[in-house]
Amino acid sequence: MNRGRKVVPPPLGNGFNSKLIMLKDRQELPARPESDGLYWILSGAIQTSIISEDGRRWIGGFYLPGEFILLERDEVRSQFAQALCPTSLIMTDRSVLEGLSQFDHFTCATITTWFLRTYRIALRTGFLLGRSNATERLAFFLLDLMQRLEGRHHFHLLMSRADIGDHLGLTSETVTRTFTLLQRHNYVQVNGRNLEILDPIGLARLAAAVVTI
Amino acid sequence: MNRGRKVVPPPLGNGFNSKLIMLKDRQELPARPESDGLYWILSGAIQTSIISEDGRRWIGGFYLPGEFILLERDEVRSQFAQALCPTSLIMTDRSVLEGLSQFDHFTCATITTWFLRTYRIALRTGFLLGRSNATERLAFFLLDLMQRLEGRHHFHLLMSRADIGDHLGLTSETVTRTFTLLQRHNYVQVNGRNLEILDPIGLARLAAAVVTI
DNA sequence: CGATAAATTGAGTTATGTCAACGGAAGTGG
DNA sequence: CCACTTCCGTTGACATAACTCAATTTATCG
Repeated sequence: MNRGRKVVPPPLGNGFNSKLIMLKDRQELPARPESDGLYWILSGAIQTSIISEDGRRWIGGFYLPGEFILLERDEVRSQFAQALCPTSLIMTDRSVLEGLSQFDHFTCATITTWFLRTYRIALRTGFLLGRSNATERLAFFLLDLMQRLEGRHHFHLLMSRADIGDHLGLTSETVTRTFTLLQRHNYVQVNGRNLEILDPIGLARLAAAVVTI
Repeated sequence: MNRGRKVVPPPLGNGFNSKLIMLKDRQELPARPESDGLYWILSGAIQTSIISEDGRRWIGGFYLPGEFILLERDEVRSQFAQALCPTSLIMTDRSVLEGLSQFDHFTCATITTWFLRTYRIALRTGFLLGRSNATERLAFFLLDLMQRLEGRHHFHLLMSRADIGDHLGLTSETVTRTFTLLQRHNYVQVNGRNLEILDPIGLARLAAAVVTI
């Protein structure tokens, strides 16, 4: 999606058990049975998911360079993180979150900002999954992606229809059909995973309920 | 639900713009156009919701004494918090979250714990709303409520069917029907807002997919 | 006690899920 | 480099869980 994107140096330097990790395409982050981990993406893209025992999956989000993800220690392994392309990230131990007060203001502010952002996204996601239809979900998803890719209107989706479905609470077929619908009305131009947003204003109108909350 | 419940003294004492607020039944928390607010519930119960311009509502959660809620400053007022019974809470300014490092370890740890808890709940909610059916949603909701009420099997719901529906991404009718279903199979005994959980094990089996993630 | 709101129930609708078939892309092995 | 396989995306036909609308009963509150 944005492999070449540059990021500023990590706010969580050495001295806190930081460690650089490189993942190949489709590779999973290793489990951390002993403690939680906070990851900071340098390049590439990651998707995090939770999977129930009967195989249902929900993808919490797709994360891009500069963004954080938190993976909690779990007895039953239900939380996963997977690279969507060759990806590099910095792993820090959960101790980062345990004793925030030991940090300098900048690091602390970074983490707090991240948390508030996470909180805001969680609210939006609740409304999205609980109170909106397939068109609104996909429209919002695409707009959000566009924004996070610095406003680029043309990009390559790194995730499959099934991935998008598992993120938006839909099936892959419904995602396909909704893409077709958006294309038919000239909101987007889709070709497999190549996507161009033709009418961001129109899309925003479709996603209005989600965008305005 | 638990009006009489006792709580430990607030971790956010004076000196940080703390302020005690009392709300009557059904009363809303006043808007804070200038900054975010962090609230700590002393007694009573609160529900937080976001409402889109076209009137759709999603209730983020029902909060009990000892729990925190965060209300963000918003230009367009879309976030609301409402008392479900006479309620008292302590309001602190968002500055609390801005400069965590200025705090003592205990306060910092309290907030961090709340962070992590919120994050965990957000993940579960995603799966709940995106990947589970009405029965699973209601079963999980009731079990969660039971746990937060110190394991009591018998309690009074302070929220309407519509409220529960807006929380679980369902309509009030579906909530009613699902209650009827759970009662018919002897999982619960419902009478209006009076609820007794007869078979927590059975309920947990129904909610297994959600519980085990 | 009457007025109003909430809960329940039924009938009918609909958005989305399920299942299945097909075509094409991408990856694999000879 | 080509056959082979597998996966992914698309499309259609059909099923169904949940929604909508409406009528009725039951609570709640002044």
